[in-house]
Amino acid sequence: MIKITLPDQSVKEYPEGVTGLDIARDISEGLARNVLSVTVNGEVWDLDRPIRHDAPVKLNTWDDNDGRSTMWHSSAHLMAAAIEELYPGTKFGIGPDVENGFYYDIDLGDKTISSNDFEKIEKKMLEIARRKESFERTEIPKEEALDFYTKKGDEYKVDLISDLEDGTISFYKSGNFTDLCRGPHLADTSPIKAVKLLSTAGAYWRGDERRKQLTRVYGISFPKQKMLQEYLEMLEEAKKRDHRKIGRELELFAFSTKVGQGLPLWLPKGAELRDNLEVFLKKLQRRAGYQPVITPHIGNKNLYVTSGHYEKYGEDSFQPIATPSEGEEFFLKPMNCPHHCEIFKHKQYSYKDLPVRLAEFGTVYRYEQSGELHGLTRVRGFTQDDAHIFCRPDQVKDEFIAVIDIVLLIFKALDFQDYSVQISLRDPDQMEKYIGTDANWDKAEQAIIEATNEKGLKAEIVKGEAAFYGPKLDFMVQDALGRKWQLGTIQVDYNLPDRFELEYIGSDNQKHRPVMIHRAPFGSMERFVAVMIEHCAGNFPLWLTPDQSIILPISEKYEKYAKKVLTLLNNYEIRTLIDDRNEKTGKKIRDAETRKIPYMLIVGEKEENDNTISVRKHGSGDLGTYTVKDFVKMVEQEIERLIPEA
RNA sequence: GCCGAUGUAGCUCAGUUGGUCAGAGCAGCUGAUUUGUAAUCAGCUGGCCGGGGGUUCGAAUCCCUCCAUCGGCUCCA
Repeated sequence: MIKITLPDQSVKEYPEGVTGLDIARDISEGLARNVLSVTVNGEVWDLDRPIRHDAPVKLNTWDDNDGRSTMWHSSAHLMAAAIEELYPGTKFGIGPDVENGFYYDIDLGDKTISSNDFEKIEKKMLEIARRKESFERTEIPKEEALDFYTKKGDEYKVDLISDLEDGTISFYKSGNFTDLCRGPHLADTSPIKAVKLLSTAGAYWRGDERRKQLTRVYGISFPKQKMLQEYLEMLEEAKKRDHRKIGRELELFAFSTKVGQGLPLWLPKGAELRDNLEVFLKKLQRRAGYQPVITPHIGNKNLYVTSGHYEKYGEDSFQPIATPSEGEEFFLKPMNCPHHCEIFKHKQYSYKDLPVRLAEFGTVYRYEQSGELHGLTRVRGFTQDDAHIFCRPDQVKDEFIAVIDIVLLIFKALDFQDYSVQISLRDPDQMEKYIGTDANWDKAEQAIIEATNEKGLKAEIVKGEAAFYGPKLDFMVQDALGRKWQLGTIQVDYNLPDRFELEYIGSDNQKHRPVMIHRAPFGSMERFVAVMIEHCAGNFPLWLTPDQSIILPISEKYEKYAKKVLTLLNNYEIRTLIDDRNEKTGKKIRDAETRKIPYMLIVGEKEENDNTISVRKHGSGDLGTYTVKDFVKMVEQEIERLIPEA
């Protein structure tokens, strides 16, 4: 007998060789029907795999991440089986489960698959699923597996197997489809009740753009048809939050093909919004001892040769601008740090002067690949809320922590709760990508890890995501469709100070090298605004929103009073509009609601006589009658809740 | 940059197999109406159907090409 510990810590005894499915059956018939896979000792297993030793065991259903993963992974196989039946001769790459569904990378030879073919494939998948094909695991020696796929002419599988360790390799067979696979899988295909193929895409084999591009087919599956419906509805809802759509509707920003792709135009409302963010951060920074600086939009090529950006990104920049007579080359500034280094060098600093914190809303230009451009989140010209802190080595940690505090304060002021923190370190396998010495990198990485721990931030460590000159602490958020974007970033850099030969005079009267912290709490104004739009669906926090209230006179007769109210509110610095169109009140309200203006102030005969306003709140309706003063007080309190320091 | 899809008025979309197919709603403009918590009525103005080339008696519709957008891949200082 072996001891099985269930998640509720209860311990049950079973004969050695008991399976996940046996345990599920023992607990309840319902569970046995719904269980998808089993986690044994933290590892996800097939339901029919015998358990031979005492172990903690968790039975995974649709409600568990591991259960869904199993379902989706098996669905990828199911899709491959369907494609193999419909498109004989297709070669298969990899087909994993992902966060929302699964995909399979396939090589169709000279055929193509597009969304027109999805229905046919979905049908075939369901047809196979209904046959209740079991997923059978077999293990065969590596040589035999290589032989099998070499004969089949499937170079991708041969490639994959060649990279595996010697020994036995596992395969899963369901119906006529056999696939190289580590597993685990569903017991059979029957739990897959609803499938939907979502999109196709080109994907380079093994993620390497020098290799062949395969066709990637994305899909998702569910144990119930209704869940699929709900998922599709959720996707529709998410699309309504798309910042490109809301940006157009609320007249925040636009693009013009005549200006150029990836070059955003901030419309008046968007500019107001962005300016409010900038003013807010400037205020915080002044308090935190930052000094504003301003630098030009271009810089001599040599500046970037010194920094290393030229070697690293010269090819990915806009072509240099040459002066007509001297032939000197200038780059559109892709980064602010070299300019700020030159500002630091402009004067001799004592150790007592440090840290020096130079801040600039610096607009930079990068030649992003055309296929990468995406609304405001990925553009070719954008403004960083950049600053560079030049400090002594003993100040790095405190400075770093102070920057984290600024980032967290901003997130709080914006009611931003869903973010994750990532420590981006070097890729130990690709050290040639980075400049500087190991010793400096170690110091920098250590500083970030320590500061992050000290702040109690739960950060994920990701190797290979560092900048070429130093490691980073990145604040990541997801957009409406779950795509991850980097917003705020804080970077420790021992390398650029070396390259620019930055110095300060220490208490020993000797020259010393400062450490640089690069930081941008918003990251880029463009991307930050984009993500913020998607998070709040265009319903911005009151302190930030371009128009805070709109006065709606019932008719022309009350326009004079409306203007009086407008003047009063302007005096209180409440950004207010007036809708004096010849429209009925219902129409004005409808339009103001659509424009997501937080407060509608209705004025008519009653209000004029009582010297009041009738207040309606966006999204919630009539709040009743207020004096202007009380309304102002309410607005101020609402703002105070988010930014008490303002 | 690569793969695939899409591209009709400012916006959202109709336009069947190429033959009055250049349309609708919203927005905009005019006028009437003087309006009380999510759409007052009427009239009017908007388009070289993304650009260019081709096939055809005839192209929004078919083909080629370029551009842009969307979904991915790769990249992201």
